[in-house]
Amino acid sequence: MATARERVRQELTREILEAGRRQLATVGPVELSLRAVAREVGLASSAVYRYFASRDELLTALIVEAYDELGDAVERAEAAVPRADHGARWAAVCTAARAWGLAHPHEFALVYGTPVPGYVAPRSTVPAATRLPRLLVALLRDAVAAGRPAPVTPAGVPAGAYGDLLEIMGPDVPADRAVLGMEGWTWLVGRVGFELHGHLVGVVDPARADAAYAWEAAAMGTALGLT
Amino acid sequence: MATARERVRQELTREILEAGRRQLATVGPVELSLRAVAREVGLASSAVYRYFASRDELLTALIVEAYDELGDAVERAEAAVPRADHGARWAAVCTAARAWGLAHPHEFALVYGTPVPGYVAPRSTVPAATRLPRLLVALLRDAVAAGRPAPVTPAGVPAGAYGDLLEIMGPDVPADRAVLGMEGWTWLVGRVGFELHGHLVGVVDPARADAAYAWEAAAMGTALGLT
DNA sequence: TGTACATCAGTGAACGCGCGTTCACTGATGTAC
DNA sequence: TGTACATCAGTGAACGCGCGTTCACTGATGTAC
Repeated sequence: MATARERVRQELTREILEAGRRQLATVGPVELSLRAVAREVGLASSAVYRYFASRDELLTALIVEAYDELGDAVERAEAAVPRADHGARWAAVCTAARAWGLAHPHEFALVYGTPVPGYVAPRSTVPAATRLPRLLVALLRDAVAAGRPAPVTPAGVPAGAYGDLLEIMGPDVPADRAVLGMEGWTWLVGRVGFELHGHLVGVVDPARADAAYAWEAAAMGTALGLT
Repeated sequence: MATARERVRQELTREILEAGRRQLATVGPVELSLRAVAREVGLASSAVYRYFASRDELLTALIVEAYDELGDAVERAEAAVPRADHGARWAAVCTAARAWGLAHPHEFALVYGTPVPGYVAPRSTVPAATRLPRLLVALLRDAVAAGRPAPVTPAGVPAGAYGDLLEIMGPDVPADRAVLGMEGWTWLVGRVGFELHGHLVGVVDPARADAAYAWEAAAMGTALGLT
């Protein structure tokens, strides 16, 4: 049974985080300031220190939230697709990740953009950060188990360089396909970042950006051996 | 014939830019300050305004320089490879781009990272920015012309969404391969960013990062129809 | 149930920092005759 | 070649800003007897 104080404390912690998120709707992670957050909540800036030991700690909490929200979005989308349709599952992941990124550009930058200067992410962000890649691992494992034909790959994959990845994948996924899966993740994040940061201006017609992305994702899915 | 004043002016402009680059060796684009640059050069901060109208203009000059240096590195590496070996040319581009990124992480962030808050890149950065993608365009065109077998792609590529890209590619490159080429660029930049920003910690063994990258690039090259 | 004390939340002032940019100025370089 | 004036480079002080963080404090909430 939580004491009144404890309940209020939890509530205010939430309010501070929400104010941080609201800040991120208009301003990037670098400009996110503890003082502005305090102002939003209606607290003295010094009061925030009762809840977060420093700006970095607040950032960490926001990073975890962002990763989790992205993870939620992607997992939800992927779970809605028939298990056997691996191409569609991949497409769902891609679509959801991009939609989340477009809807939350600063949160996307917070987790997948250039790191905030001076900030070092603590280990505590790892579980949330790995939700998306872990989902892709599961997807790839299913595709291999279901006998999706292997894509052509170069010889000599340096399996030793990917120790942990291969362990997570399990013994049934060949090294080359595991690494390809990681390339899919890389492409996905890179592609959303490209669109968000204006590198596709003049390349992809904004009016047909959805269709373009969908095709690209599908092509990538084929390359990864998911179709 | 340049007057003495003009020559000194050019020299100092160079010195300021070099000081900016030196700043970027230790500090990210966001933290790059006009005052610190002035200090480096041994000028009053106000004097820099005789050379650059604002911090943004200085940033623009540095961005163009960074794109050009990356472009130089990549073009030089690619030019050294026999024209007919498209896979090796792609590998050279990939290797050079990554090497440049690892050697100049902050310059990489300057051009391919999260945009600096408040800064908007003027059109004048476009020619330098497009050197890398244009090189890939040429490479892909050569590969198609040489009859490299087309990779399997999904049906229904929304060619209309990529108007400018297809025009640049020319009529001999099928739309699907052109778009795949762009995916290669996306992957390349995303992959270097991932490595730079720590997203591959615990995935790729740092001691074998080069070999890992080389294989991944080769796999990507295969997927793009360059081998 | 009531009292005495300890814990905690929140305040507001202050510290020290570095930034981009402006401005009136001095002195040197260039130009026109 | 020499002079008179215009142009330009560089200075240093100042403006105004917002930041993260600390600290001594007040008052409210919780706890032990």
